[in-house]
Amino acid sequence: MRNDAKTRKKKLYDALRRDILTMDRVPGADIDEVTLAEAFGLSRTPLREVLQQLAGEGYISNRENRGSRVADLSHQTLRDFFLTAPMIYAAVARLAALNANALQIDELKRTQSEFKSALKGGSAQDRTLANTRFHEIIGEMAHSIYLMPSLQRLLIDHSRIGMTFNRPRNDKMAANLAMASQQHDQLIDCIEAGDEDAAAALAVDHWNLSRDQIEMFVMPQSLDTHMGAAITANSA
Amino acid sequence: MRNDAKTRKKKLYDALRRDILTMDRVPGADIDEVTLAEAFGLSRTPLREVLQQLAGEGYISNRENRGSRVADLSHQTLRDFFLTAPMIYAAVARLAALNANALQIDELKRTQSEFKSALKGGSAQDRTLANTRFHEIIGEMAHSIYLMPSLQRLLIDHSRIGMTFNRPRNDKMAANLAMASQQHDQLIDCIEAGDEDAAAALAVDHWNLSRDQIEMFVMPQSLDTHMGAAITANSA
DNA sequence: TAAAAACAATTTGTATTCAATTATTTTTTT
DNA sequence: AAAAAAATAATTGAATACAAATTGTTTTTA
Repeated sequence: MRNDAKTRKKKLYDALRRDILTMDRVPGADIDEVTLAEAFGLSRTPLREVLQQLAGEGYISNRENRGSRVADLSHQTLRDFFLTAPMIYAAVARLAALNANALQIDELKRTQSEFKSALKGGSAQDRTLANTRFHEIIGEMAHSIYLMPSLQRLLIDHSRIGMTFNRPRNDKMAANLAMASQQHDQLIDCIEAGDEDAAAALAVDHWNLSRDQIEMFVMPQSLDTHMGAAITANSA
Repeated sequence: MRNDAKTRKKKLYDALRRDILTMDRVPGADIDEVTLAEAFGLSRTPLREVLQQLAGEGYISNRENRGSRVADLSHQTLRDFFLTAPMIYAAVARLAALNANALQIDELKRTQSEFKSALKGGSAQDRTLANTRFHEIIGEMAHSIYLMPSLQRLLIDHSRIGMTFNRPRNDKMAANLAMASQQHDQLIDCIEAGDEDAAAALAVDHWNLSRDQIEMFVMPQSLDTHMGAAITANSA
């Protein structure tokens, strides 16, 4: 296996991307050029190219004369996320049902089985990365250069938000993950059958489930209260 | 006025962006690093930064070891464009009506009056740039970091497609431009009033008009045939 | 002692140099 | 003369060197 500059560059890109998606690098964290350059055996020139690419894709933000930071996840960002996500996800699922080819469907199935494995024995990172890849493939199936940039940005933040609840805290959350996996299977069927309406509807269901999961994490007390139960032991 | 590297870099960015939007640089055209670097008094390092940024935004495409080209406008691209544009435009207009602030509305009005001036005495470039800026501001009003990348990509290609028909070829096309300007005015009113449904509906109308204009250019004969009239003198 | 200024160190941005890849021309061979 | 191969030129990518800006620390002064 070769280890030229091109390969090291790709490895840097993949590593940063992964670390950001899994919250190993948290929103707002500084990114040090010199340290990274040394760590990956690159000079600062190609390193900065990677940083600029990641900035263009929404993973990090580059400030004038003040280096790079992992992209923020502010309150406003979350609000935008909740407003935009269901719309884009539904549109992408619909287009995917229309345009998917056999190769892509195979890859989607492989990724879904990886997601299932991660649900059983994997880490929170594994789950999130497999889930993100699953939805990214659906984006590729949709085959729209116009929608893809929006989907990618949604997936970045969905992944980061998801990292905080993919390690289930109670029975309901664990059940939700199982349900999510089921919906993935159904979505695959719809796409394979070319049923655009069903795919779009499922995407909305899938979103609602994810939204519930997020809300359950953000406000566990109010949820428990609403359920009329005392705060359970494993929610502490 | 200062003329440091930072300024020259911004000028390069603006010039390339403008040239691409106005088709002064056509899809697929090569971009020569050395020539540009000399022309703008920059070394290749910051120049390449600009090229990478433009690539991230969809203006150009950077191929491995083979330089940059103005982003293509293929048949497939056009198909994607027609599928995606109405959805995004409607969503953006709706969000703009919900979120626009006074400063942005002022800027939108100023840009609209620039558009009107361009319709009277301006060049096709002026019209296209003012129109593109108009819709970009609506995107800023919508205030969604998730939708903006998609909108920007749509506007790039809408601008480039528009450049081919903003110099009206017949009476119908000229009338359409006047109608488009009217719709801009109405859209401003809706946004100012915070009427999201009306804004979304108008965005769809506006899209339909634009689509008709494009079709009129792409297939002038078939249109004339459909209208049951002989091909007019000024369509030759 | 606290604020301000000066200085030093670190970090970021740009230019130049060097290396590798791709494109073009010239030469050779069939 | 046409095709293949080799040599050369041009272009792109990476590393180093240099310049500018920011940040942190020390020193000075009120």
